[in-house]
Amino acid sequence: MGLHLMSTLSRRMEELTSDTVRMYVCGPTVYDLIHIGNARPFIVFDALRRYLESQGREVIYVQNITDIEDKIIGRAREEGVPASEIAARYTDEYFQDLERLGVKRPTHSPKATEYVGKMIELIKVLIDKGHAYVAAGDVYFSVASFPGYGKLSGKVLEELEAGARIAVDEKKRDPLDFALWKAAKPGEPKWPSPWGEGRPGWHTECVVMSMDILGVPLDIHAGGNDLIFPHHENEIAQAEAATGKTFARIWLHNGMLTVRGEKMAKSLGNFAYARDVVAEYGTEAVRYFYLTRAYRKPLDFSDEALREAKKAVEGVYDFLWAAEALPEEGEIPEGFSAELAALEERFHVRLSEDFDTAGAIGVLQELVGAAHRLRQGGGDPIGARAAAALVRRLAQPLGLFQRARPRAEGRTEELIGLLIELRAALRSQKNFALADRIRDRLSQLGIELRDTPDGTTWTIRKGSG
RNA sequence: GGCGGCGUAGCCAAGUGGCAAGGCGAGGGACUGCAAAUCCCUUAUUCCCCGGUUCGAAUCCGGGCGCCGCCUCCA
Repeated sequence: MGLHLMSTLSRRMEELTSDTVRMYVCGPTVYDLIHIGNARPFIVFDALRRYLESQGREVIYVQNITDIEDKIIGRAREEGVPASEIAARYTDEYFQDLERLGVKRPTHSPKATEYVGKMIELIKVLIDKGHAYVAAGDVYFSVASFPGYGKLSGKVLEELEAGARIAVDEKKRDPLDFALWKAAKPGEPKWPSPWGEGRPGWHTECVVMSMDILGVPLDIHAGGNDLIFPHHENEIAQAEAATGKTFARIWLHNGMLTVRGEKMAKSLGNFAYARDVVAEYGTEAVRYFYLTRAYRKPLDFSDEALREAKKAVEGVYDFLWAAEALPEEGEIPEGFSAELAALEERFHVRLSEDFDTAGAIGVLQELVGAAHRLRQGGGDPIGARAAAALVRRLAQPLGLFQRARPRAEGRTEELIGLLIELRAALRSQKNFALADRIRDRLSQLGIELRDTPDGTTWTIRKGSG
């Protein structure tokens, strides 16, 4: 099935046709742990990547690590350690957080500091072509030299300048010009260059790394919608001014995570670290929370919303684990097979239209409901098992519903079985006081018993996984 | 001020021209020694407001109102 995505650049749906998808997602600046809002693009574009792979496409997924930047230098100063130490520490923490979030490692995670030489090459080209100029050790991109400037963000140069809140910098010819190379101030990390010692500007690294690893045009360039201007606008200007070719075909931008309607941001202090949220609610609740809202829309973070997501996830597991414990008996009614096929089709249709994960997850929930009704109507166990298998298969690219039922270790299972057996005997003798005591004590140990018409089953308490 | 987005049930949320998905919550019921869990059913005559186009609009067009993001580092 085809896939259409809403591109910020064209402001319309674009079909993604390539079998090999070259995809670039803006990564973190490693000066601190990522907050839960930062995790949104990582999760949704990871899901997109996996969905593309599930369609049999090859995805080359590149995500940069900005390991030289003002905030890193600032933090290093505060702690009195080299900037490289701060960057190394938070790069490591970032990879750990990706794992906690259930995000697959990018195919490539290039670091800015490893591309300084290639950035200098790009800057040289821009100077040669008249798109950049040197000013007292700095190099600036001349916005006026690139006619397409503003095409991504829909901004018009004159209006930007009229309302410019940008601090006037004497070195710039135009207040909108942005730094490609910054001269080093005393004590700052620095690299040699034809314009003196310094370091590259932030907007340059993504261009150089993406073009170096993926070539142009990229199939997909993605990131938060707060990067549309100026970051991505500036990337387009540099890349297209240098190469004369289209930089990226499809631009995807996720909406911001908000708290009581306001953007979550370190500077506002209204943030929670991603790892803390995962520790409290679990990886899947976090993924479910994100994937049940269209990636382009703003999404409000709250404990209530996360709790709700967690309950919804547990509900699906209740179904999966119960269905998978059923015997493989009977036949799937023809009508039910057709229903499953129709639901599968609807699931894919939802994803094919701008990767509507929320709609697709709604279909998964319908699948669960259909299986329940089948059982209720006296359908064979195999039907529910088929539905469960389908849920697992479809949810796999979303990174949801892949966990096996938690099992106790070693002899524990047999011992629990023994207690259940004893309790059943007590119940048949109407010794409910003792039977209830077994149930209560096991519950205290995190083992929940459920008396069903088919006998007693048990589970390790939810939420412990 | 410019550019962009959002407004659907108590809450969250999908749907973008043909009878309003789904989740959470709530109410009723089944099951049960009790409990918990689970399951079933119910829960928007209507999609912020006002006009228009259409046989038909939550969906398209025009005009309002409200909220948010970007325009400075930001996922």
